[in-house]
Amino acid sequence: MNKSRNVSSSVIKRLPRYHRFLGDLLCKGLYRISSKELSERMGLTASQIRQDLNCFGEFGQQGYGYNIELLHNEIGKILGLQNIKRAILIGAGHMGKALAMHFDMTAKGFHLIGIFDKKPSLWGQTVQNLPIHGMDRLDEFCRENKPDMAILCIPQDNAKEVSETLVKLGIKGIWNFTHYDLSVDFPDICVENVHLSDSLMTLCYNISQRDDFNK
Amino acid sequence: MNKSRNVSSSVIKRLPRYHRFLGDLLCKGLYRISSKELSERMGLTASQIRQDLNCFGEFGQQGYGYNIELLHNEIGKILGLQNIKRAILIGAGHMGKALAMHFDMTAKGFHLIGIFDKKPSLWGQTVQNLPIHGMDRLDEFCRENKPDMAILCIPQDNAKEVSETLVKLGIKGIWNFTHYDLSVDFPDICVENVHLSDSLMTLCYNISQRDDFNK
DNA sequence: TTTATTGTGTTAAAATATTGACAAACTAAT
DNA sequence: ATTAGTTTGTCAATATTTTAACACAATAAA
Repeated sequence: MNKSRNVSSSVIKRLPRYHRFLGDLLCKGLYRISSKELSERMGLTASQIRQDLNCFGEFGQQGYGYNIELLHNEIGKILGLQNIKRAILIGAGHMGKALAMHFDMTAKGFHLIGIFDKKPSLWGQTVQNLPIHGMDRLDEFCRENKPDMAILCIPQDNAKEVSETLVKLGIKGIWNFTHYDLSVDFPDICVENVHLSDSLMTLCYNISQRDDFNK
Repeated sequence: MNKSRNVSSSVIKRLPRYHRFLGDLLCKGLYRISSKELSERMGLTASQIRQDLNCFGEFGQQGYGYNIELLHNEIGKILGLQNIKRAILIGAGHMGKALAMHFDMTAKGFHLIGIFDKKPSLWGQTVQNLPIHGMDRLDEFCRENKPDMAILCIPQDNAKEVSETLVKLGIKGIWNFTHYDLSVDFPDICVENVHLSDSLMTLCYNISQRDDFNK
């Protein structure tokens, strides 16, 4: 699994999708697939799939194709899903709660171990069997439990300040749901921005274009 | 505003971010900015900003820069935020409710007008002053209210079937939160996939790489 | 066996996207 | 007015990503 020099982020971004598709195929009871067939199912070219996989190793077999379970596992390893990491949730509003309850983090390599919010009325409430703590308990909690990642579901205005705290407390990655662009200010930490607004606006653009076209 | 021949999707994806940044600058009371300063704030090159904007028209002025309010509005127009579109929510589970309550759709060009779920226990509950309807009322509702977009927050297994129904009912765009890749099956409708799992896995990869690096 | 087919891994080419450079146009100060 | 200093819009150069092409190993069939 170690060809990896410097794999482009375009390739990395496609890995989870491969993983997902292969998982689905497994569920359907299939056990082997060719790059050609996979490409047709995923709407890509077979070339791209082969080239992408080739960044990490040789998982297929000539004349046979790919063993789905094996490839699924290998991509899982590449993504680092094996070694489960600890996550905390900052902000237990609607979005935060929805994520905590709706989302099977464990399947994606994370385990939620703590929830924090600055709003006293939420303290003591439990979500997924975890109590909501005040922000003042964050420091102690992190020193004791060493979380790897934080899910940020707080209003934009606090985002920068809270992130700085988190970095100081040893957090390695931030899954950012605020409207604030963390990537710009934090070059040394892993940040994954989920900008739902941006996504919705892109959709808005596409629908508008379609409308214009129809007129 | 009409240079637009065929603008690449990379450019389109950056527009919401420009819009967001310009909005923030406006809030801070600034009124003009150069491509250079904006590039520094956004972590891009000035070239890229100028080239991106140039796809749609000439909004700046030599020796002056860009008028922030004007540019903000123009990008809003390009994105189609002006003409508000009607949206319905399918699936009022955690994620669906979170979006309905947490999200200011109106600011992004949409107005939520209906909520549907197949689970009878939810029928009649109201979210954001909207009652949750059963799926059987979808047909009638769409014929009467002509929604433009649907937000899909249902389990993966129903995704394809429900989407086909939605397309038949005249829906132009789908904001897809299911784990299912709609884009593959629906070439003629606007789809914006929000794959939270993928995003989380990408983060997982990046953290893993960092760990490996530290060893 | 032998032969044909399939499908990989890899290299080369094409297509896209990003960055750099500069003339023209504007601002603002003298 | 004149001039020095900015900053845009645009074109050319560079870098990146995607697609196509191909040699050859593995498999299946005759």
